[in-house]
Amino acid sequence: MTELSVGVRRPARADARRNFDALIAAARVAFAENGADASLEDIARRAGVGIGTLYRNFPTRQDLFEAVYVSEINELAAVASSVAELPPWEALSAWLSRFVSYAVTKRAIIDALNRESEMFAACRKAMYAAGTPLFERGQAAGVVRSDVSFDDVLRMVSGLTSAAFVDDAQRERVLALALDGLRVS
Amino acid sequence: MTELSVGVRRPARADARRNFDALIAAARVAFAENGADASLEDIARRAGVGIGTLYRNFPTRQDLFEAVYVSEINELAAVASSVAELPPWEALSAWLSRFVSYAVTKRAIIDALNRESEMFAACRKAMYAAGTPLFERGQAAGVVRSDVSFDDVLRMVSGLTSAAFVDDAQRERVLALALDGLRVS
DNA sequence: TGCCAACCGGAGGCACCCCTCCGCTAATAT
DNA sequence: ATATTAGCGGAGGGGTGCCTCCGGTTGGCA
Repeated sequence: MTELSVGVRRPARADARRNFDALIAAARVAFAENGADASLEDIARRAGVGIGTLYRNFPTRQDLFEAVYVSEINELAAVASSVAELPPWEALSAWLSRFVSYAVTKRAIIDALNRESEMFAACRKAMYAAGTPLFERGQAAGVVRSDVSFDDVLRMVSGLTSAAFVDDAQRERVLALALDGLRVS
Repeated sequence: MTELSVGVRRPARADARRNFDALIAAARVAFAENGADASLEDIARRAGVGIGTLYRNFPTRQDLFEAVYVSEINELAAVASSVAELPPWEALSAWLSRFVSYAVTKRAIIDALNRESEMFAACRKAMYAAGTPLFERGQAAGVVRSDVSFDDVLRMVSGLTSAAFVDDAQRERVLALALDGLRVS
């Protein structure tokens, strides 16, 4: 699997690389916690790094978004292969369930991302490359409706991501309910 | 239909009442545009009113949230009666569609609302009072699954609210897809 | 080991927001 | 018409975040 690359470059020197990674990790947490307008100074603090270092690595907030987003997408794509040998319907719905839990944290980022960017297009492509085979396998096997697109499904599921549920059980139940509309049988 | 009341009181004097209403209208727009942490000074500016006036009417940001939220809920409840004479399934799905478009604007507010507040409970109740009859009529007529709750459905639909769709047509399509899981046909 | 370029971090200037306080204005009652 | 008083609005102090700039530090190579 080819890793997606980003506009910003991972530095060459060892200490710089440590800081770079720490910043992305801190940003992931901060964005999930406080939304897309989390304080950059706070992120630098969490990473144990000066604010100057943050700006050197990520000149704009967008750059940070993209770096975090890309790392999440890469992780998600990996899941797709791990469900590949399940039966068609199970594989698809397992991946979508996983998608939900991952998507929860990156919601704020997606909202804020510049959706026109080249990098966003690449991520989209990578994600579709991961999920589409599962989807089409389901359609070929006749267990998935043929009159909807994978895009429709992803957007539906990612919507459920941000709904407020009483507990995880309810989220599962609702996801199942929504997927029942997708299933043939 | 009894209108819900709020913690804050609508003033008695005519000019004060004008300002009060202008503030709620401005806040509705600002929150929808900039999210729950829109600038209060900006809201006052939009309403053509001093910042002091805003604070006099709504001592806390929460108070503003609640006032806006209540006004939206009241509007939504009104829709429920206007679809009452449609056939069961059509009535329910029409209301839910409306729910989506209304909910789009108030999403940020709901996130930020103190969900423990008495006022929130009252709104919830009002909303359920509006929608539950439509739902139960559908179940009684055998066109709605009986193994899910109205709560499940509302949360599902409100999730779709915040998904990013290419256009309204896709939103409609996805909503229909999700509702197909709900329908007994 | 020693050098030097790459890298660090935070002080500081600017902008914006929050919220309070109080002298002024004008709506309403008589 | 006048008095009363609810209501107005914005100045201002405190706080926080953004981003730049530059003197000091240190990793990596010879």
